[in-house]
Amino acid sequence: MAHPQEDTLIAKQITPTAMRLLVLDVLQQHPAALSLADVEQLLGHADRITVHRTLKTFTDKGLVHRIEDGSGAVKFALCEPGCTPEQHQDLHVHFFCTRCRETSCLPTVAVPTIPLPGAFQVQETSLVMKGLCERCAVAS
Amino acid sequence: MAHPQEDTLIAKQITPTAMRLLVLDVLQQHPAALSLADVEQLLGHADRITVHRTLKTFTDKGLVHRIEDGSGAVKFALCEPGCTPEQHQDLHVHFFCTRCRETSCLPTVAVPTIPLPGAFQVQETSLVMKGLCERCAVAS
DNA sequence: TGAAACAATGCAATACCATTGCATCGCCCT
DNA sequence: AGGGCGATGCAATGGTATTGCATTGTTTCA
Ligand SMILES: [Mn+2]
Ligand SMILES: [Mn+2]
Ligand SMILES: [Zn+2]
Ligand SMILES: [Zn+2]
Repeated sequence: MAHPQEDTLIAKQITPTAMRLLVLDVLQQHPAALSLADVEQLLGHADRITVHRTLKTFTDKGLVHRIEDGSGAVKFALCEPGCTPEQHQDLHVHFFCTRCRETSCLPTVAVPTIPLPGAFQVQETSLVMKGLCERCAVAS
Repeated sequence: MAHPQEDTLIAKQITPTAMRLLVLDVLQQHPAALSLADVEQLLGHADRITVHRTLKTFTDKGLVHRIEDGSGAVKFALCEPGCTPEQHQDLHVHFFCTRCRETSCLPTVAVPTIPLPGAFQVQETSLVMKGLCERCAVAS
C-alpha cells in the first residue's frame, strides 16, 4: 500500500526492491529511451551490473522493451501496460537522432506487416529510422 | 586488364589491392551478410584491423552496406552496382535467423516509406525482421 | 632512376559494452 | 534464531570496434 510504482512492478510479477523502484522511476521520468550507461549515470552511483540485471528482469517480465538503434548500446523503454513477455502490444517505430543521439519511441507509428516470399517465419520486426529529431530539426 | 573484380573496385573509386580483392571475393562468394569476424575467419588468417579498414573503405565508397541486426556485430553485404555512398538504391529489408544466426538481404522486399508526424527529418530507415530463415524453417 | 609523397598494412594498445562467477547481504518464513 | 532464497556488489572475462604508430608498398615527379 505504498508507492504506486510498487504496484506497477507487482503487476508484472517483479518483486519490488529499492533498486528496481529507482530504475523504474528513472525510466518513467525520462521521455527518451535509455541505455544501461544512461540509467547508471542518472542514478548517481549505482552498481552497473545490478542495473544491468534489473533491466534484464524488466525485459523478461514485459515491463520494458529493448531497442537496438545501432548506436552500439541497447536502449530500454517502458512498455504499454498491456504488454507481456510473449505478446508485446506496442510494436511501434523507433527514431534515433544522429545529432543528439537520443532514441525515442513513436507509439503512434505502428510497424507495418510485411509479407515475405518463401518459407520465412517471422518472429519479430524492428524498424528504426535515423535522422534529426523534432528538437534538433528545428534547431538547425 | 586482370580480374574483373579489379574493375568492380575501380568503378567505386577504390584502389585495388591484394587484400581488398580477397575481401571482395569472400563477399561475392557468400550469399549471407558477413561480420568482420566472419570475413577474417573465411580469409584464413588475415589481419583483423586491415579487414576492418577494408570494410570501412568499402562502406564509405558505396560498395557494401552495413546491417545492424542486433547480433552484436555489424554485418556487411554487397550493394547493387548503382549504389553510391550518398544514395543507396537497395533499401531493402534484412532478415536475421535466430537459429543459424545468418543475416540475409531480401532484395525483393523494399523498405516502406513511412510518414512521421511532426518535424522529424528522416535520413535512413533500417528494417530488420527476425525469425527462422527458409532453410531453418523447413528443417524444424 | 632515385627520392619524395602518399596510401595501405600490421602490430600494439585502448575503449566500450555486455556478461558471468562467486561471495555476501537482506528478507521472508518456519 | 536459523534456514532458504532471491537480490546485490565486486571482480573478472569475453567480444567488438577503434585508434596510434611504425613499417611497407606504390605512385609521382624532378
Ligand atoms: Mn518503444
Ligand atoms: Mn542488404
Ligand atoms: Zn535530436
Ligand atoms: Zn537460419
